[in-house]
Amino acid sequence: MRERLKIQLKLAGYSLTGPRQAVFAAMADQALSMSELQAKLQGSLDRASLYRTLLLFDRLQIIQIVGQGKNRRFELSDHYNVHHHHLNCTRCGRVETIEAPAIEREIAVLVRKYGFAPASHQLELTGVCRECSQSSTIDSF
Amino acid sequence: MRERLKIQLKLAGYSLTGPRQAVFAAMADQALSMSELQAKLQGSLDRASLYRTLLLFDRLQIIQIVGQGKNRRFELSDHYNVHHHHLNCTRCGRVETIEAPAIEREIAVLVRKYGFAPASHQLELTGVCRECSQSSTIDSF
DNA sequence: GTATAAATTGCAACATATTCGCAATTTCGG
DNA sequence: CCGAAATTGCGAATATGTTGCAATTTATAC
Repeated sequence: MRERLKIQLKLAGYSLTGPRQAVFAAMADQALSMSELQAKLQGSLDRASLYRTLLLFDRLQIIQIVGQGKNRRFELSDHYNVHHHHLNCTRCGRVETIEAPAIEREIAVLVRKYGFAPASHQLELTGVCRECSQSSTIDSF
Repeated sequence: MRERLKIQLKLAGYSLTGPRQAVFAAMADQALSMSELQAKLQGSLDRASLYRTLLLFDRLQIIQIVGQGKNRRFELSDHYNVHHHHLNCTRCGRVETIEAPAIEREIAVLVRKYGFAPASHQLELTGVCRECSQSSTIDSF
């Protein structure tokens, strides 16, 4: 996987540096928020470099950004991960990743209909997950 | 529509004020980014009030927030708008809204499968729209 | 309409998040 | 290993979002 990253960077005219490897590795197994990333990379990287790296990775589609505001998360894109979608629970805050082949098929139909050449897509469901809806906590607003 | 907004605010214990009407009206016909909103509301509203209003509207589900980072946009929620999804063109930057009943059906299936109680959902396709893919511009990265 | 209490606003200070210029360091091809 | 080019870290500059509080506006009861 690291090799693949190196090649992709190379092809686009960039080099595989220490910081870039660190950021990539940090996201290897899960989607992280900005603060989680900063905590995880604590000391191994300057703040500015983290931003620059995320910007680059986003432009090169090495990562994808999901959610917004406090819920924004960075995760490896489908090229480095199996494609999936998200269930965001508003109570516990967990983000569950799901796969949904039927949706993929419908998206393909849609894309054809609109003559749209998709580079990526993402589906986000926001609501209350199974576990939380079984507990009695109130979703205070 | 304004009447409906008034009623919804009332029910939740809030009043329909000038600033709130202004923000609502600004988004009436299209999804706007934060800076577009600020430009459009120039002078009629303080920055803090805009933030407070957007926060309130979001909590009350009067608006929904789509996209992230530079692409984040605020738009009236499905209660004030027909439910739709988005095609984001990376070349011309336009956001095309589309309706997709087949997708809605599949989402319902998914939701049942995962025991998830959805409050909202959004599908974003990113790529190149029909018009742009017919033109010869190069998508510089 | 007018008075009044409660909600909301604008302002200005604050806090946080993101970006930038530039010298020092690292990377990579030969 | 060397040198050119890319990248990094630092600190300063911006941009974005938040807060407390006095002044204003709103809704309601007369």
